[in-house]
Amino acid sequence: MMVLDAIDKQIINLLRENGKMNNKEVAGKIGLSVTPTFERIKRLERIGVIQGYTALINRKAIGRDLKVICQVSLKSHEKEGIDVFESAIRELPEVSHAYHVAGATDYMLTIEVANMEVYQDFLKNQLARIPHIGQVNSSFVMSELK
Amino acid sequence: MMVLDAIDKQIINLLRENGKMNNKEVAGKIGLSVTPTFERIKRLERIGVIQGYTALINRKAIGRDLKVICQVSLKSHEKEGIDVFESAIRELPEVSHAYHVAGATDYMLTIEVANMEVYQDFLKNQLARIPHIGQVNSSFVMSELK
DNA sequence: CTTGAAAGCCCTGAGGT
DNA sequence: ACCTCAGGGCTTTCAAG
Repeated sequence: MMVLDAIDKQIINLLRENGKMNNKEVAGKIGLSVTPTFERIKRLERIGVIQGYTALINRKAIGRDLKVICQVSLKSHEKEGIDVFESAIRELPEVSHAYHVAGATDYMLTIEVANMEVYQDFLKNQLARIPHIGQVNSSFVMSELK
Repeated sequence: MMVLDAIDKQIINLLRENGKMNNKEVAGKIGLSVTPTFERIKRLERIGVIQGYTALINRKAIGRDLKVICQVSLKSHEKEGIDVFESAIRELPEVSHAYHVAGATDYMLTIEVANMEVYQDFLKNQLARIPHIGQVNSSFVMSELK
């Protein structure tokens, strides 16, 4: 079912590097003809190994100059508090990624905004208003190595 | 030069949702004909707003079941220590993202490995061997909200 | 910006080893 | 599971308004 052979892995790596690489080129690189290549890619999509394709956007070009990693702890860890917090987070467009983690804090969020002023406003008027929020700790991204 | 109008932003949003959406479909959704749509997309690629395209891969399907967010502080903050650390990190395939941050710690890494055993090995034999490493704090991702 | 057109390439499925 | 081949659609470019 979800068994991937070496060729499937090659395809995945190629499409990760360039999601728009066409069938013919993929076929050439893996040494198969277009039809089995096409069918393998379709299969990978169907079984959910390839979840989709996306354009990589330069965030500064769209006015999101500031990236912040924000660690949040909740005051209560009852199911209700967790559910309320998680659905609130899902609704906030400034939050680009959100993970529930086991460690020193409860959640790890990445947030992208135009500048510090907008971030401050986000903290005060969006994040701090979610019920059950405990501690919040912000780390500001200075450079992206990867 | 890097001036984006409302139509460019629509295009960006469409291609973020589906990087393989074809020209004709993008054109239909933004209400232009194919020629200017094609030229706008090429321009966005040329000026670096669209940095590329990629396939989104289900990491569990490729045997990376464990995602860890790892905060690292350096012992010394001299340029040499920073350079050594950063180039070492860039070479580690387990590290999927790496940010130099201003906050409680110096670096924020996301690491993807098969399981806890492999992570422990990574910590001991890869990360801990980089010179100038100070504190390391791991948070294990239990669920991804976004 | 629009329409229209032309060449070429690619996708996709049929049919066969 | 692989291959070749062919029809039809899409991409890409250009010209003219």
